[in-house]
Parts: sequence; C-alpha cells; structure tokens
Amino acid sequence: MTTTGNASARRGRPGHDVGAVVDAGIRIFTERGYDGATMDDIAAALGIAKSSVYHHVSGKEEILRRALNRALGALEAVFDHATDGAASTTGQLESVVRGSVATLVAELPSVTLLLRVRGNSDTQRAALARRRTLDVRLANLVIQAQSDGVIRADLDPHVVARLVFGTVNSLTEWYRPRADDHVGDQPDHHIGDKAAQTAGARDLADTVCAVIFDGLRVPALGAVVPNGPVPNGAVPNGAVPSVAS
Amino acid sequence: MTTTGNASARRGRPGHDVGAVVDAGIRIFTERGYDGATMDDIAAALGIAKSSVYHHVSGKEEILRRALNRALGALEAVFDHATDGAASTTGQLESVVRGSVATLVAELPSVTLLLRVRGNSDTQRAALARRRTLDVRLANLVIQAQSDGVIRADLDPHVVARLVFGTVNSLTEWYRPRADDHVGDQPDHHIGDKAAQTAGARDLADTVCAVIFDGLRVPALGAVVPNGPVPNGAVPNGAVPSVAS
DNA sequence: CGAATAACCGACCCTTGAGTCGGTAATCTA
DNA sequence: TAGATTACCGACTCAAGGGTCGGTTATTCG
Repeated sequence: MTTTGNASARRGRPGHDVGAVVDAGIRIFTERGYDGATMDDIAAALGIAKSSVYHHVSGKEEILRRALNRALGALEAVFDHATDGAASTTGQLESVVRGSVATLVAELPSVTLLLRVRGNSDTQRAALARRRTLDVRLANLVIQAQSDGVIRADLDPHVVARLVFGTVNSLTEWYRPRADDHVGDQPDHHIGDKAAQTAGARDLADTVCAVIFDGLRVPALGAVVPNGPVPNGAVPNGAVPSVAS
Repeated sequence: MTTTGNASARRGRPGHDVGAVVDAGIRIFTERGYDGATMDDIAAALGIAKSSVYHHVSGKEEILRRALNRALGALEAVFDHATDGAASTTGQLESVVRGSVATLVAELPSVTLLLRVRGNSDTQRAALARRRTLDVRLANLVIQAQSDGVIRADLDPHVVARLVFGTVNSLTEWYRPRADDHVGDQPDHHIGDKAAQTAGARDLADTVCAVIFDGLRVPALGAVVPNGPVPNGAVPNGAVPSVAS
C-alpha cells in the first residue's frame, strides 16, 4: 500500500526506498506546503542527507508527481467501482460519497496534498485536469439523479456537485484518524481540537451522507432517524444501500 | 472598503498606497501561494520596482497580516451581527450561513487566502487561532439549536459545524463573481469551467442553505420544506438558477 | 573472498528571492 | 520658489535552497 516495495531480502545496502521518500515528502509538503518545504526537510525527516534523496528521486517535483498520482488513482478507483455495477443512480451517488470519505480517511496525507495543489507547474496543472474529470463525473451523476427524480431538481446540478465535493473534501481540514496509525512524531499545531476527529471512518461517512442527503432540519413528525444512514419511509424505492468498506 | 484611503487630494507624489499593495498582494498570494509568490511579482502587478513596495510595507509578512485581518474582521462581523439581535436559534444559524456566503463572495480574495493559511509563522498561527474561535461559535450555535429541537440531534454537533463551514468555505475553490468587478487582467487557469460560477450571490446562498438544511433527497410528497430560506411552494420553482451550458 | 548492488555522504555550484541604501521625481502648501 | 511630503528607482547584500559530483559503506549473490 505504501509502495514501499517487497518485504524482506533486498539486494544492496539497507535503507530507504522511493516509497519512503514519497511518504516523507507527502508529510512534509502537507505540513509546510510544497513551496515552503525544502529538500533538506524531507531528508531530515528520513534521517539522511539531502544529496541521498536524489538517489531515489530525480527532484522535488517527482516526489509531488508520485504523491498526486497516488491520491488521484485512489479517487478515480472510487468512481470506477461505484459506477461499474448496475446500482441505482442514488446508489451510485451515495457510493461515491461513501467511497470518497473512505479514501480520504485512508489516504488522508496524499489527498490533502492533492486538494491544495494550485496549478503552479505542469505537474500541478496535470493533476488539476485529472481532478476536474472527477468533478464532471460527479456532476453527471447528479444530473442523472435529478432526471430520475431521486434527488431534488430545483438546484443547479453543477453547484450541487461542487458543494458535495466541497463538503467531503473539507474533511481534510480537520479529520485526523484514530491514533492507530503510526504517524511517528509530529509537533503539529493543526486545527486540533474537540472530540470530533476521533470519530470512526464509518460514523463519519454516515454523518456526511446524512447531512448531504437529508439536511440538518429535523425530519418531519413520525419519521425518526435511525442510524443506518438515512431514513426513507414513503419516499421512492429502497435506494441508499448504505454500503461501505 | 479597500483601505485605499481617502479619495482625492493627497499630499506628495501620486501613486500607490498601502491598500493597493495589500490588494495586489492578496491577488498574487492566492494565485501563486504565499511561499510561491515573490515580492517582485507583487511589484510587477503594481507596475513599480520591488524596492518601492518596501516604502508602503515593512515586508512580505506585513502584507499577509493585513490581508488576513481584513478577512477575519469581515467574518467576525458576520457572527456579531447574526447573534446580537434576538433572532431564533435557527434564524441565527441561517444568518451565519448566509452572511458567510455573502462575505465569501464580497471578500473572496482575502477569505480565500485566509482559508489556505497553514500556520507556518506566528502571523499565520495567530490567524488560525482567530479562525478557530469562529469554529467554536458556530459549534455552540449548533449545539444550542439541537437542544432547542430545531435541528436534528442525532449528529455530532462538532462534526456538523465542521461540515457546514466546510461546505460554505468550499465556495472559494470554484466560485468566481460575475464579471462586474474589475479584476483587471489575469491569465488564470483556475478551475474555470461550466456555468456554475456565474450564479448570483443571492441564488448561491439559497442553494447552500437548501443543501445544508434540507438535503438533496427529494422532499416527500405533500410534505413541508417550510419556512424562510429554501424554495418552497408545492415542490420546485422559485429559487436557484439551475442554468447550465 | 570478490563482484555486483543499493544506499548514503560532504562539499560544492548557482540561481532566486527578501530586504537595504542612497538617491531621484512628482505633487501640495506656504 | 522653498520646503515638506510621498512615491519611486537601480544597484546592491546576503542567505536559503535545488541540484550536482566524486567518492564511501553496507549487503547479497556466486
């Protein structure tokens, strides 16, 4: 998963490999920003000299490129997986939302980096272009869901698509995974506060879906909101598989 | 509003003033990122020499500080204004959302900059701290609304507050005001696409409120979708441009 | 053991970019 | 016109940071 390559028994002198450099790079880039980060920072994070980093990668930009590829690949897989099966339109929509949340949590560092890219270089512009195709795919899904009558049609689908992605993507601004993952050291002054960030990935996806699909307003009368993401009651079909994984 | 100072008749040689430098700085910073931007870039944007910039400000960081102050002041005003009157809790909540959208649109450049700050310096950390107090105020509003029974109580209020801000703040990622405002030149490769960004600020706030408070799911038959913001009527109509292209 | 392999290092080059300095050019006021 | 005021400029300093180079060290394979 970390591209760290095979397990044991590698040939020459033991040490770091490309994957490790990219991992460190992602961490440093998200902490200090791509332009604010230095190759020395990355080297220091790995405990090696700056010149040694160049043994693994051709330069700063390659680290960024590899990092963005990782994030984009994961997100594209979410869409591919959500739209290949013959799920209903809302099923696909929810699958995309839940899949995106899951990916964000699993690949938090690289996705965070991706979302901060602003197009200052060819590498960054290429990543933005790939990101945009995901926007389009989501927008198309929204449009289709509207014409299917499964989501309200009184809102501009492009704006809706933006808001949905915006809501999901905003997780990178505050969500921090449970202290299961290593993480190593990090002074990190983040936004770190309240309980919030200890929520499990599953609960998180439930909450995101609840807000996006049903809103904050208290559901009318009888219909209570069971946890299993959403209610539904009279409403059309049994969509909303609530799947995950 | 631009801090550009008084209108006519100023003493010495005519030219730019601090406000102009800050305006240019905000534009450059949001385009290239704070670390990626150079004082030469800012000077060039103003059509003066780099050394002249230092006549107006003490350095790069002062430009950033002034820019962040502008954004923070505007956002804090939204909360102050929303919570001073004796409005209902939901009224306050919606007022904050609408006010934030309006501020984002009106002060798009500086707010965009604020949202990208990561705490790499004292200036940035101070701004983050001020931002955090806004998060807290919103979370408290959500908590109160929940105990008042006006919004669903089955969701973690802190997570909800984050998602609400996340949704609103994500506007800076794609919304571009109508071509009324000057803007001057800008090669800008932004995210620029579809019609979306031409939506008026009012419609935009309507859509954001609609999604946040009522969700995407199509409102049940005769059901409500009552009060203030959102569309209403039997089903669709009214609000939102829905345009495309 | 010796060769191949892979990771690592210190010293160095060179560009970029923040900030400084000693002036010069317009404009208003008196 | 003199002086005050405000904006502007070219040439400079200095440090940081991306990248290069010629080696050195630790392991595995034969």
